Amino acid sequence: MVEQKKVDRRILRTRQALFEALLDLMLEKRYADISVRDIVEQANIGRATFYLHYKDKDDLLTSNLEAMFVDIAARIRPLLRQAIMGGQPLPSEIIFREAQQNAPLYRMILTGQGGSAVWHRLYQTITDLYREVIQALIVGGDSPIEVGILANYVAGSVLSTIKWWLESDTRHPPEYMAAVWKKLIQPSMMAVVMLDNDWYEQEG
Amino acid sequence: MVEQKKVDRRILRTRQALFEALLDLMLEKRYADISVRDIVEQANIGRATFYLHYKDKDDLLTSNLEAMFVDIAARIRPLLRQAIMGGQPLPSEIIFREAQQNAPLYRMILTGQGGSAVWHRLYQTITDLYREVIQALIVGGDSPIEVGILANYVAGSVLSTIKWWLESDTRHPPEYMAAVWKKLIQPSMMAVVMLDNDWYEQEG
Amino acid sequence: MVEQKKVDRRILRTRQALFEALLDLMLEKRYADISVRDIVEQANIGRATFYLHYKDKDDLLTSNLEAMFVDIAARIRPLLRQAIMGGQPLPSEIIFREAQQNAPLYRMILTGQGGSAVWHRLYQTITDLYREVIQALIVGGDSPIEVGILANYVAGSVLSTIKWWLESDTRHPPEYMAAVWKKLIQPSMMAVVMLDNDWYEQEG
Amino acid sequence: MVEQKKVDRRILRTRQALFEALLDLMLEKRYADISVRDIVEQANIGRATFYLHYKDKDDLLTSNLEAMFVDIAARIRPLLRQAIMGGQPLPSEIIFREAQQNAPLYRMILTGQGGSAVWHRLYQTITDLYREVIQALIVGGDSPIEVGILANYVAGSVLSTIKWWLESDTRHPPEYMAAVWKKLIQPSMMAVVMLDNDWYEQEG
DNA sequence: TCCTAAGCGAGACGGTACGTCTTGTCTTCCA
DNA sequence: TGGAAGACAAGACGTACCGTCTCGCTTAGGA
Repeated sequence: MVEQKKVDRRILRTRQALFEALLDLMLEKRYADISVRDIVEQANIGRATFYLHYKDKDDLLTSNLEAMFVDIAARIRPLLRQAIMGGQPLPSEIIFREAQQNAPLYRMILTGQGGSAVWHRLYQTITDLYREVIQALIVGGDSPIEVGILANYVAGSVLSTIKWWLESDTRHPPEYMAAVWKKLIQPSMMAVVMLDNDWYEQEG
Repeated sequence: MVEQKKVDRRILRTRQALFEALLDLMLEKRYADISVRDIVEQANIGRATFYLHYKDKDDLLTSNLEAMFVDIAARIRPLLRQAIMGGQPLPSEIIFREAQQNAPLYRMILTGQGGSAVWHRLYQTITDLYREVIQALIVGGDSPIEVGILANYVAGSVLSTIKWWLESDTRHPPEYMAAVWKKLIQPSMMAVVMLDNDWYEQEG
Repeated sequence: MVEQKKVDRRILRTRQALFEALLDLMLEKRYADISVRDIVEQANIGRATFYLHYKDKDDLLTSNLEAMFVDIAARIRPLLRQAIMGGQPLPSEIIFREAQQNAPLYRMILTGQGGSAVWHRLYQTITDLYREVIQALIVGGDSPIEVGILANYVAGSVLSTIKWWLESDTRHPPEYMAAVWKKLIQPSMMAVVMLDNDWYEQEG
Repeated sequence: MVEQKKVDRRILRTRQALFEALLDLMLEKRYADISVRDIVEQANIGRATFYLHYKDKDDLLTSNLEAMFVDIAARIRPLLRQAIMGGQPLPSEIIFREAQQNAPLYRMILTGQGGSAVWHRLYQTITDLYREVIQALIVGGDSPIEVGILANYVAGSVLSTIKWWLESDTRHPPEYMAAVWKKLIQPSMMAVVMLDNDWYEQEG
């Protein structure tokens, strides 16, 4: 049986308050322009207390980011997995829905307000998700193209599409965006999944 | 005729020294970790002099970045333009060659060491280039998909592909990377350029 | 009858441990450089417990100092009193013996390591002792010089003599120091005690 | 010719402002209770600037104390020297006049508000002065008592007399205090100076 | 060729934020 | 139930960097 490390509830409350304060501040100004002082004032926490929990501002961010993106992945992965299992077409709109529902957060990340660490962690999360999916789809054969390239390609294209979407005031509904994006990546991904080596070898 | 403002040569030398010092430092540590002090020491320039030319570190970066990316665009654009004019297949490997020739710089930018401003400016440069190209190719008709989406899609996919490439030790030659990437975006881009509305309307 | 406040023995042990820890620390570093943290660690006491007993570091010191100097006075006074009663010459070496026996303590106090509070309390203790003695000796007449001046003069001279002694490695035996010091203050003190007004009024 | 080290006038002004601020504050609260923040606010100086000049509060104090006490010694020494040269009686009232003219300062030092460092430096200054004087007076013979003891004895007695004087509202004029003090130390000091070994050897 | 305005290095300064330390309060847990 | 443990707010510490400001020296480019 796991010996549950007993943690003072106050600690959790303090850490949560600090991270929420950081997120709040990041929605209104650039990550680089936020000071520890700003964070503890927003969170109503003593400055020394901050340093009891985190080494610095980056530590606060990355420590909680991990959990945050694990959480995001956990929301998306089962839906993808389920579709793959059922042989259904991939519900590509779920990632656009996720972005829409947390639009300020994703806008902050994708427009660079959050600093490069956040951007990279999101990029990595999405890449990993698609690597799993692609791996699952081409099981049993060898892809003519390295899976890493494919995963990066899909992740890069979906994120840049979302970035455009959020920057253009999110006029279109997520279903439309998902459909457009699917149109764009579908042909080549189908070929890869079909292990259509002819496709790969023919002249471009 | 343009009235050429006569500028002391020392001024240009100072500015150049400062920007080069910044670039040098960015190759070895994160942009956020570089101080004005570091820059002026690296450049052998008095600290007060720095402020005669630039408001702050960001100002030094963005002022020179503009020129730098205009320069990059200027290297790439004519080749693309020439290919389009001649009706030849797009020489997609030129952008991979560019990346390979300045690998440390691009690696710094794409892995986030350079901060989000540099990343965004590169992204924007590439997006603008492809917007031009796409615009030129579909001239005379209307794309079923907004050009902005297409440009972002192409730029996002090429940059994420390059990112993967540079992070995986740049094993493959640029020609190979260009070929792979072309395979991936070719089908859908062809359809768009052909104004193949059937393609767009058929079920995905 | 005094209502003896019943105090838990543990409380006394805690307080004693704290004061002893402070004294120990004061022998090795300046009072100003000692923190409450240092004291409770040295005493193996919880920090919160410290504040149950004392307001702060100064409180700990002064509360116990009182008792300490009352104790010192209690050791010296009876000997002085006895000599006065018996009309014997004052055993001035007892104060030098006291200093020698607790040399580290007195050295700490007189060289200023203990902060000014301790120094002043010692000074006051010795002054009070001599005021008593002088008062007793000149009983029945009026001193031409205020007793306060005399007591301060005697106390100041004996303490500075001890200070010199302890700082010069305590080479001489206490008897020698006492004898020398007596030589120095004897003539004028004799005159005062004899109420020798001629002495006071003659040209100096 | 001495190459006069060129020092920015601002530096001197800054240092002087800081020391004066400290002295001002020391007249109204205990040295230990004064923070660097207090000092720089009183002096209207940036806190970082403080650290350009001094390591800490103690450094500010001791650095300037040296000059201050050298100054005090310089005021007193020539008068003593002159009297010795001329074979005149020592003008013992000059030290009491000095104390009266700077009463707040000396009161602060002698009552311990200034911390032990200041007290000790004053003590040492006075002791050194009297050592010189005594040395000069007994030239040509050997004192039966070490000069160190004598100097400490005289310094200790004069300072404790001044302390009593300043604490008792400085009622008496300095001439009176000087006369009383002279009465007290005169007999034994005369004997020492006369090399009156009989005095030293006879039974006390 | 000189001279004069500028660019520049040096560095003092006021200020802000940092990360650390200590203080005194308060809460939780344990014996 | 009282003490140990330790979370916490408050705030001073000494350091680092910022952006501003003189102060002289040097030097380019017009006279």
